[in-house]
Amino acid sequence: MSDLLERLRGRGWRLTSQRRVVAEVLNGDHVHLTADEVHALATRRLPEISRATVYNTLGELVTLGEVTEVSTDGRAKRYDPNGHRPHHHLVCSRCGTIRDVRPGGDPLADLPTAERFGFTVSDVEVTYRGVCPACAD
Amino acid sequence: MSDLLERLRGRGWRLTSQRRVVAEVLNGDHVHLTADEVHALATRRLPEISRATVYNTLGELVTLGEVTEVSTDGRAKRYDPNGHRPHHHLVCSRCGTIRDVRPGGDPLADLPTAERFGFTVSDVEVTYRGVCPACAD
DNA sequence: ATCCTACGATGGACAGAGTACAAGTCAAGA
DNA sequence: TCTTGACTTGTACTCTGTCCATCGTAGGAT
Repeated sequence: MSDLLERLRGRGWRLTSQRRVVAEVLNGDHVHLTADEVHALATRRLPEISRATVYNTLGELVTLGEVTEVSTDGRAKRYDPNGHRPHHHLVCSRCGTIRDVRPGGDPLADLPTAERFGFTVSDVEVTYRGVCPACAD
Repeated sequence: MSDLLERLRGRGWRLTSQRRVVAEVLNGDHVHLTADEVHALATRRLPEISRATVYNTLGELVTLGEVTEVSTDGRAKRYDPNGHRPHHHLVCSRCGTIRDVRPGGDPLADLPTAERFGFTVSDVEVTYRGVCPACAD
């Protein structure tokens, strides 16, 4: 975690208390917070932090590749740490819970050249949908 | 196409001119319009159609499984006909163009039980990202 | 230790996408 | 043709996210 902060400082980040708090909030596995949720949690530690700063910081973390944006529901984007460790998502259609998953196989390799329409394909994002144990009948 | 209208009537849909126009606009391959684009196109044929009706109708088509919602860019959702013919998407990171693709292999089968966390997984959505020929350097 | 200054934070206004709702309209069955 | 409940309309509203002018401060320079 402080790894992250060190890495960021190494990239010339000015280390402000706001950025530190945002980075701390985004710590852990299976964390997929919306910007507003990040803001709410950050506010507990730093009451005056502004929404704009949270958005800015999240945007920077995404640009740096430390955090991944996920939009599983067409509503608010969610922010996923572990951007450096590729994984996909499993979403509950009822409650919206998101789990990180690592499927076997390489979906990128599964796309035949004939289906690439001349694109240079560089990335693939997979979202599984289903019903989680808690929501099952 | 009129197949679609027949199918809808069969499901108890009241067939209004507004719904007909929305269904007509959403006809074709590689069609991925936003709600506002659908509204703009629909307006050419039926000038007084309201945004609310377009949203309602699109929502109903999605519920019926005739149309799929795609949110590839975190901005407006896009609506994709051929909901009954499963396929995935290839998106250009620069211009946003979307193509339908049908990869070989079954990504659903690639998710081991151990990675399902007790979910009943029923669907998978794959988005490939890359650069299209027109945007290549 | 203090000063400087460019980078970052703030908050309020704004914009885009989508939803809610009360009132009016009309498709389709009797 | 009549009736009725489903559909449409327009407006107001919410939610998410961006913009921007102004203020504050981290961290290098002295």
